[in-house]
Formats: sequence, structure tokens, C-alpha cells
Amino acid sequence: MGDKKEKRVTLQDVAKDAGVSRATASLVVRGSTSITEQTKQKVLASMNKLGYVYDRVAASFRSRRSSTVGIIITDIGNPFFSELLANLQDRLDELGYTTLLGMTFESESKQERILETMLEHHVCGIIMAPVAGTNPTVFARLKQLNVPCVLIGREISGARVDYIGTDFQWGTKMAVRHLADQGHKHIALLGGTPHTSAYNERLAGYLEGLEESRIPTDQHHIIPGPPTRESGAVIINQLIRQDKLPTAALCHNDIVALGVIVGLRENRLVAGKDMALVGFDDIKEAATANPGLTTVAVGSGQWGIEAANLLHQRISAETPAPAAQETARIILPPKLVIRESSTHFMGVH
Amino acid sequence: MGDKKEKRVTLQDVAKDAGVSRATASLVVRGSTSITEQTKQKVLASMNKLGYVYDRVAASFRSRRSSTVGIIITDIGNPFFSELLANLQDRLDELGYTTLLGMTFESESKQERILETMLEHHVCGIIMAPVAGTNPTVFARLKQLNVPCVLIGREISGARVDYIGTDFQWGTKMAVRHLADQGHKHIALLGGTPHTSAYNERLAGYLEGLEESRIPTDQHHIIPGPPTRESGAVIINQLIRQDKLPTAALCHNDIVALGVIVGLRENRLVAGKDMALVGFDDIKEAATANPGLTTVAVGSGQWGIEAANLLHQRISAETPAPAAQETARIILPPKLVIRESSTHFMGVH
DNA sequence: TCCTCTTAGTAGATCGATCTAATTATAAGC
DNA sequence: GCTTATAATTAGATCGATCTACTAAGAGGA
Repeated sequence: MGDKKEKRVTLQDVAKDAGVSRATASLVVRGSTSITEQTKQKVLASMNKLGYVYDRVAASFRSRRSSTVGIIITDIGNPFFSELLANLQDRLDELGYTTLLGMTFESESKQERILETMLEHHVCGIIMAPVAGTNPTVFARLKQLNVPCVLIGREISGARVDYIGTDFQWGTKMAVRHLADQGHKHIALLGGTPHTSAYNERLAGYLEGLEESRIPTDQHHIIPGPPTRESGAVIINQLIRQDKLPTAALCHNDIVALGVIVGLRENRLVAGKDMALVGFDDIKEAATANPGLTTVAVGSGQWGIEAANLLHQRISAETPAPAAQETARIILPPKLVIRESSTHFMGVH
Repeated sequence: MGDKKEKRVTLQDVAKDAGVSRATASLVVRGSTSITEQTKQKVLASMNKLGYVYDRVAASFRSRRSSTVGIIITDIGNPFFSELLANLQDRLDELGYTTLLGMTFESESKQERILETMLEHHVCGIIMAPVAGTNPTVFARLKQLNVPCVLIGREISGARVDYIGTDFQWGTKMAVRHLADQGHKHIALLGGTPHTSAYNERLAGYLEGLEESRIPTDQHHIIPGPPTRESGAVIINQLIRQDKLPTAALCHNDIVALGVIVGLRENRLVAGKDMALVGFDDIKEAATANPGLTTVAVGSGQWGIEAANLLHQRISAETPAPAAQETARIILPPKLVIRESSTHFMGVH
């Protein structure tokens, strides 16, 4: 009958019911140690009785702190990111953070809008896979506002920010040498967004690997492209039309490689047999694809956990001298996982 | 030198600089129409000059409103959910919402904790794929707190909440009939979490399809299991050990089907040839798998968009009489997508 | 007994926007 | 010119928890 005003239950109400002050009730919700077990129970009982819901908005408004973390990724359509995100989110959850999610779809303007909104929400930290060509000034801004930030997978030159990634160069070199060991002389580098650290490192590793194997580089076999399945298929069709098909290819990542498999199939060619293939990331699908995809495993799940831990450390730190703080650079070692796509070649080298 | 206090720039500061009142400045940030272009420009200029950052926390604290929406999914490891999430998030972004993300990994206690935290954050709405066996009282609670909620893919009996899904029963029936049309008499139903609406509907469609095709049901060919790749492989190995392999199988979803393909391969059997296979969802991988996976497309992307639109509508509505409100039930039609996995059977029926 | 030290609890100000209700400028009608 | 209606702007209260600084009550030591 009397649901007139429907006022929210506040700490004030709880305190009154429990016969303590608002401040004491506040200390109870925050788990302060300087509260007797007895009063604590009294307050908890009242909270229960009245159906109290903690108001994080009010709390973080007053305290100028929050327990929310922003995660910004380019596109969850790539399973690499879903696997990363699952672990990241899970770990952040364990650490007591709530996550705000943003997806940029590789658009810098979208990224800036998302960042701005997250700042408006007072996130206490940000974990992001930056879009290609991100303006490093945004990181200066974050530093100025004292919001720690961890980059994953892509470094931005000029940004003094924590970074988690793998040794793309070494991983790529391993892959090239593996293909060279199989006798390949025509090894392409397919896909990838130029002007990103992740691409440049791969390119360097690719060139280095070729050189060490004394294979001349062929500019026609270095074909960048968006990191998508479609892109892989498109590139293969293009190579076939130009009659420039290499005997082996190193793909920017696994989904590009999976696209390449499809592109080959469209042309009645069989990945692995007609062309050796190596991917990058080791997403789940790589193991179950047909043929099984040889790939450079980077441990995406581990990245997520490390990123969460590192950010937590930054947030928890007192940061008395934010300027003097060293940035961390966590490089997880890549590992070549050999499957059928690179070991069943039946063509002519 | 003088970065002593580092006070945040507030609307007050902006107002003073622009020579207007705090209230006016507030109206400007909110894009009120009853502000002259002239004063608006003055205020915007001051905001720019002082580097003002809108404080959404303070705003939503005062207004008891927020522009954040909670998304709760079970596991982003399933590409079905990543595709859904990408579209959902994108649409919500367009509508001006920020998303809080939670992952339950099918744990009800986790789900309850996540929900609670989101309520503490004053989300203005929730979109969720509920875990199996979700207690309907949580929805009553949401209704009481006046937080609209849209369920996706799973209905909870007893919960009067909006729902978006597909006609699982019809989709499954179509798939069974397709297999029956190919001459199959032993069609299994593999994977899926019992006691969920999504499973029950499929089961009903499966039984109905068999009946219409005058195929007797075989309890040994109804094998539930978690909706994961691993599960698909495990089930197949189990069937082979028991020498109960059907000639065709309808899988709970695509990743189970992909797991089945792997399980078959482990036993030197070829999906499509030795056993016909139909999945559910039509994730991207279904098209590029080998063999291409016949599946029931449900338009996951569309679900996301519809869910966002519906929630937006609920949030925007005045909801003068929340109790009288009808719940929406949006059922997007499923579509059978036929690929090689169900059309190249070479065994004995 | 008196003083100090620690522990448990509290009063009152405060964070920064938005709300309500009122005020002042501007236009419109006669 | 004067009233009335409408548009533009504003003062001051307010949301609910946390913070700062303070008090009260015991504990322990000399």
C-alpha cells in the first residue's frame, strides 16, 4: 500500500537503526579493523534488515577514488582478444575491480571518445590495446590525471607507459627459420597493420630470419592487410591471380592464417600440402583447424593476468613521485607450436 | 613549480571564468535548448581553456541516473558471445551508454556478485545471458529497484523480464528434418546444458523432428554436456568407445560441433563423410571450418542490436506504472545454412 | 592519583554536479 | 505604455558516503 516515496535506504538509515553514527556504519562497510565485532554485527544486521544497497557512486564521488578499470580493445571478433579479455576480466574481478569495456574497431576517434568517457567515469586505471597511430599525447594526459595505463600487444613510441607483450621479432624469426628448415625458399609475410610496433617487430624478425637462412627477400611477398579472416583470403586470391604464390607463408596472426586456408581452398589448393603456413597467437581454433595450424604461441591468457596484476600494482602504489616512476615492460616469451600446416608440404620448393 | 594542490577543474570554475552561473554551465554540458548560442559558446570556450573534465560520477550521484549499462555473459570464449558482444557494445555506444562487463563462467554465485556490484554502480539497465538455474527472485529485485533487464538466449521461468532469442525448437526441428531428408535414421543430439530453456527447446524440436520423420528416439543418442569444444570431442570419444556412433548428429552449438569434428579426426574419421553434422549459431568459424559446418544461423549480431535497442527503449520510457508493463519477447527466426558437413555422407545409413 | 597512549566511535564539513523554484530579460498582445 | 506570456538564467539546497579532526573510554605505567 505505502510505496509512496520509495526512498533508497542509506547508511544514515542503517546507522540510526543500529544505534550508531553514520561514520561508524561507513567504517563497517569498508571493513575497518577498528570496529568491535559486536557493533559490526549490529550494523550488518540492520543492513540486512533494511535491504541496504551500498552506493558506490556516492562513495567514489566523495573519496575521489573508484574500483573501476577501463579495458579498451580493438575488436573482440579476434579470438585472441576474447581469450585475453576472459582472463583479464577474471583476474580483475578477483582483485575486486569492475570493468568498463570499450571497443575501438581500430578507429582513433572512437578510442579518444572512449578514453574520455572512461576518465569522466573516474576509472582508476586503464588497460588497452591501442589503435595504430595512437597519438602519444593521450598518455601524457593520463599521466597528468594520474590514471595508470597498461598497453597490451602494441607499443606506442613516445609514450612512457607500462607495456605487456611478447617478443614478436624473435617469434617471427623462429617461424621463418622453421619454414626455411623445411626447405622453403619463398616465404611470404602476410597481413598486419603497418606502422604498429607489433608489425614492425614482426617485419624485422622476418627479414632477419630470411637473412640468416640466406634467402633473398622479395618485396612482392610482403603484403600487409587488416588482421582479419577476410583479409587472409583476399591476399591469397590476389597472389594467385598474380601467379606469385609462395611455397610458404608466415601470417600476421592466426585468423589471417585461417583466412588463408579458406582462400587456398577456394582455389582448390590445400593448406599445408600446397603451401606451408604459420600463424601467430595460438588461438584455440589453431589446434582444431584442418590442417592443424603451426603457430607462434604467445600465451594470451597470461597477458591478461599479467596486465591485471601490473595495473593493480600501479593503482595500489602510493605513487608519491609519479614522474620518477619507471615504466615496466613485460615481455612473455613466444613459443613455436608445430602442427600439420607447416610440415606436410608436397609441392616443389 | 606550482603543481601543489592540483585541484580538479569543476563546473564552478568554468562558470566563473565564463561569467555565468554554475547552473547555466551545467545546462550547457547537458545540451539544453534553452541556452543562447552566445552563452553556450562562452561556456564551451572556458571549458576548453581550463581543461575541464566532466564528472560523470558527481552528475550521476546527484541525478540518481547514470548512462552505464551492465552486460553479463557466461563466457566470452564462445565466439557466439564475442560476436554478440561486439554488436551489442557497438550499438550501446551509439546510444550513448557506457558498458560495465561481467563474466559468470556459469557460476550462479558469481552472477549474483556481479549483479550486486552493478546495482551498487547504479547501472541504468542490464543485459544478460543468465546462468543455468538462475533464481528468478533476482529479477524481482531488479524490478523493485526499477532497473530494466533484457535476457538473451535463455529464458528463466518465473521471471517477468524482456527476452531476446530465437526459436530454438523450430531451428532444431529444421536441422533434424534436413538430416532425415538425407536418409539418416540415427541422429544424435550432442551437448547442451539441461534445465535451461535453450536446451529444453532444442530437445523438444529434436523429438518433434524425429517423430515427424518417423524415426524412433534412442536415449543413448541424447547426450548433454557443457557447450565447449572439449565437450564435443569427449562425447564423440565416448560414443566410439561404446560403439554407439550415430550416422548424424545435431550439436548444441557450433563449438560443440567443431569439437566433434576434432574428436572424429582423432579417431581417423572424417566429419561429413563418416558422420553428418549440424551445429547451431553460425559463428564465423562455421563457414571456414573444414568441412564447412552446416548450422542453424540465429543472427547473433542482430540479437545484440535488438537487445541494445530494447533496453534503451525501456530506460527511456517513463515507466509510470512499472507493474503493468508488458514484457517483450523478441524471437528472431532461425535459418538453416547448409554446408558440406551434412551433405557429403558416404557411410551406410 | 595522575598522566599518557591506544582504541572505538562520532560530529560536521565536504566532494561537484543537478534539481527546484524563483528571478530577470525578451517578446507579444492590446 | 502596460500587462502577460515565454525564454533565459540563477541562488541555494541537495544527493549519500567519506574525510578530518575530535572526544570518550579504557589500559597501562610511574
